[in-house]
Amino acid sequence: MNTSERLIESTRELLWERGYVGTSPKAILERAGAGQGSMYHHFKGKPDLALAAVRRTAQEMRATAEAVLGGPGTPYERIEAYLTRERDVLRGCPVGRLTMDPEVIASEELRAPVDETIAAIRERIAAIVEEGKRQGRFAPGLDGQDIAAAALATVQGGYVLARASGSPAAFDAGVRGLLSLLAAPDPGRQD
Amino acid sequence: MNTSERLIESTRELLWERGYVGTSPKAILERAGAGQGSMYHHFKGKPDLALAAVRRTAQEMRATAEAVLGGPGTPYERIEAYLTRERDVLRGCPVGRLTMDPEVIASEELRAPVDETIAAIRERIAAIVEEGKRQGRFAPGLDGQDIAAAALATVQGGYVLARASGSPAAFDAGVRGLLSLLAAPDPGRQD
DNA sequence: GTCTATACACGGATAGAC
DNA sequence: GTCTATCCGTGTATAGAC
Repeated sequence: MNTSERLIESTRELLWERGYVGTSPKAILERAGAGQGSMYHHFKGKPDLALAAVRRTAQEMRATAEAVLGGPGTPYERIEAYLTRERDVLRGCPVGRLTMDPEVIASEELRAPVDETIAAIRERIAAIVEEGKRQGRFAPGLDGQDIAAAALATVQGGYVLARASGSPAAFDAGVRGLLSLLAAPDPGRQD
Repeated sequence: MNTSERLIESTRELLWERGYVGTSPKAILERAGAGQGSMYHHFKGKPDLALAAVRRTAQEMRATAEAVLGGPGTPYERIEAYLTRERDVLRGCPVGRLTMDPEVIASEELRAPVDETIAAIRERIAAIVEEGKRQGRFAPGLDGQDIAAAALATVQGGYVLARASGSPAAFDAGVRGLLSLLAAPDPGRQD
């Protein structure tokens, strides 16, 4: 791996662990085993390097999600596969994490890949829900966009619960909760 | 408001906006209109001041949640009231936000109030779901803890979706999605 | 391309005057 | 209690040698 690549990969790791504000060029260079000069030769500065890292992370996450959501199975099974796919829960989401960073949110360029990735996955899930409705597998009253937002939020919020408690259990519980509602052969509520 | 109070309040605001890593003593002092000496007189340092701020924010959030969840209405209505209570969505959750901070997670003391608050609200919602089951208003197959985790995750993840897109709409969509599943007079899924 | 040297502001904290 | 002065390391960037 060349120096430029190593810089991007180190930045991705640090952004995931510590966010944009908490990531210094110095830490990146140490992790990449490079000197100051290399970084400023390949990139204009920290924001430029972070942009490259964020774009790659976003792209990768999109591909991962698409691989699962575009896989085999009924609509329910594909959503289930997305929610239960293997995750390093306590590390959190490398894309979602960035939304808590004020400097990322303040930068149109940095926020764009984050927004696009989340929007794309949401659209994908929404389409699957609509497909399930057409097949009579989901109640016609469900709104694809709303269910997709709830599913994505369950994942993103699951990370919060898990990290707060120091255990992945709460993430799993949230996913089970949502799936039990989505799968319910009986109504959730009866009045 | 005395200096100590102003320091705590300024810290709370900054922790909410920028997180622990992104909050400097200097910024706190400027916002509080105090000098260096005041801060180190009342508090041992940044971690100590942050602890006071986090504890207060956590306590306040717990009280707010309890006020809504302990209010009048059916179990469904109380959960709905919690999910739809007025929020400054784009600012995110002042408690949940802290879980993305590596230094908060690394500190047993700082993480404790965050964990306890989230756990308490989750227990509260879980109890309400169980109450609803006993009343025959929720399907007996639902698990209170799981539904509670899903509800909390929907809120916490809703902030992520909203901040990513720069609009509160996605938060509202997620809440609608979850409530539609919880309320479903028809099953969500029919196979 | 990569390194070292240098720069200067900021982060976090202490000392001591008032 | 609060202020100013001072300290040292780090964050971010530039300059210029190799």
